[in-house]
Amino acid sequence: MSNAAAAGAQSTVQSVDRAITVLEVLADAGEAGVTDIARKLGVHKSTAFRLVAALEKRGLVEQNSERGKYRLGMGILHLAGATTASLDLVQESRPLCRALAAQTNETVNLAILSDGLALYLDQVSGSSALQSHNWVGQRIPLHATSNGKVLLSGLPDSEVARIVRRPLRAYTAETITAMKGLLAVLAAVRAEGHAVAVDEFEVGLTAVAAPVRDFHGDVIASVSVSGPTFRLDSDRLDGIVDNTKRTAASISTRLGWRASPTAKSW
Amino acid sequence: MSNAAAAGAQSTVQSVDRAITVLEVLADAGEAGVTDIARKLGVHKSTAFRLVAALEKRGLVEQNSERGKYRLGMGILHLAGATTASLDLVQESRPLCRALAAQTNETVNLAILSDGLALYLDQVSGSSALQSHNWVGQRIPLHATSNGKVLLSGLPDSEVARIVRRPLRAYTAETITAMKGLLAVLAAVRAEGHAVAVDEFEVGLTAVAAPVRDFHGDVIASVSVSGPTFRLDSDRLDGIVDNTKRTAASISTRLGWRASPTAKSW
DNA sequence: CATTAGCGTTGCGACATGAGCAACGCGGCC
DNA sequence: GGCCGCGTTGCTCATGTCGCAACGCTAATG
Repeated sequence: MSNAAAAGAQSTVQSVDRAITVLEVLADAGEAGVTDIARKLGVHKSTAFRLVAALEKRGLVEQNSERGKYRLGMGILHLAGATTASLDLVQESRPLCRALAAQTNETVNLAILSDGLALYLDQVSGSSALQSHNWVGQRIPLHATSNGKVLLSGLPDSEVARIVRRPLRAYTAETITAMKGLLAVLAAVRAEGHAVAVDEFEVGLTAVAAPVRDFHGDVIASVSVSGPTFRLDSDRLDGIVDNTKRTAASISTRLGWRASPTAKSW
Repeated sequence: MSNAAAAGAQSTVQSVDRAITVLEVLADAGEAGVTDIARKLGVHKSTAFRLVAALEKRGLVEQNSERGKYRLGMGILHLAGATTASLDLVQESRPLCRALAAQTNETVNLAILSDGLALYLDQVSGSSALQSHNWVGQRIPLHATSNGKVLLSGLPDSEVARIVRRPLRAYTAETITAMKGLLAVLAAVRAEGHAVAVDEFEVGLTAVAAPVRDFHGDVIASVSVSGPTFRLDSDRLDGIVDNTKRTAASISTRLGWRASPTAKSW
């Protein structure tokens, strides 16, 4: 039929494929009605409804009121928790991140590169233990964050130019918006072994990040410490940079970097 | 068959339902092979394979090696990011807090930990005319309030000792001022699942609080019911404790917390 | 070193299953 | 009141999906 929407690959199980599309539509739109979803899927209203109903029954989507729009549900969070729990990276780094958070009293994040954005995998809060917002699962731009710059620093310039989403949006007056400037900063990050972002993504937010490397030496993740700019003044910053770099190096070691390649293989 | 009440069991898209089961199996086991999954689903090996393949194509599951076991993938985290963006703590808890306020006719507060203090995020007043002042945005000590004790109960003792602001100031004659005593009370809070504070912060003010947990099971917030001590006598207190715990559990569920497998008492 | 056993993977035919249609109840909006 | 759009639900047909059996492969076993 008109299944040519996703040109190329043939779907293995049509219903499942469509159901996943429903989830992605909801992730993108925040919330949507059955009719909207059906339109975006290119299927009949009732088909979309049954898909949504199946997802809702298992808690992957929820509807706002008795008869209302749908949105992603808590079941997704169950799965997300299990996902990070099964990732070696998160498991190995968590105790070290916790220690870093305790030492600095600030929030520690672990991020990886994903589809031209930084994806936060884990977060440990500092003394202000429970932040109002949890970034895990969130994806943020690469050019405006310390984590993003570290992740980019592991790639050659040509690759950087390829994957960074353009134009480089200015989130604040401090945001780097020129590709040339970004590449210059990345060179510095490679040389220094860490990145800093002050008020670049959000005014009043400062972050420091350092690279996590796998046994090949490739940058696979980034560890950051972030907090209010007024609290991370230049006096503290040096110490935090050192701490962050040390933590990132320790995680890298755990992952087999510059160590015995005995990594727990499958 | 036309009965809508019992229709919950049916009206599902079989493939989607099975695919979700696959995800849950993987969430539970961490990783599993096609044969394992097929056994747990009670379907044929090839069926399980196709479901997994469909999920893999969209990034919801990944396989370890070229020919190996499967695990949950990064796609789940993308979805989770969108979920948390639309799942705001205050917004999710508000209707439940309102219901709690209506049932108890007392003031309901929602608080989180912030820099060694309890920060009030939301407040719903009971219908009682005697409205205490608005606490939203206020930050109050952890050791002298029911909310504070609940928030602390989610942390290990070492962490508690680290973040609580000392000395433990005595606001009233009932205030806990010894760290040892505080830790003992927190142990009780963890066991009971709720905290009570009578005249500890202010003479004549009684409050009951219960923990709100995220999908990891971590305590991220606290819900409290508070009012004049004379109105919250021991007769009413038990019922209010139950109500508060129930509300906190409901909010937790909305945030993706899976209720403990042990049977509930009520 | 040959053999076995178990894994993930694939072509195929039969049939259960999910798609589309049309109609219903309901709410908001001319 | 009448209209339009929403989410929801029987019904029927053919379509997409399942179970079977067989394959290539790896790794333990004799």
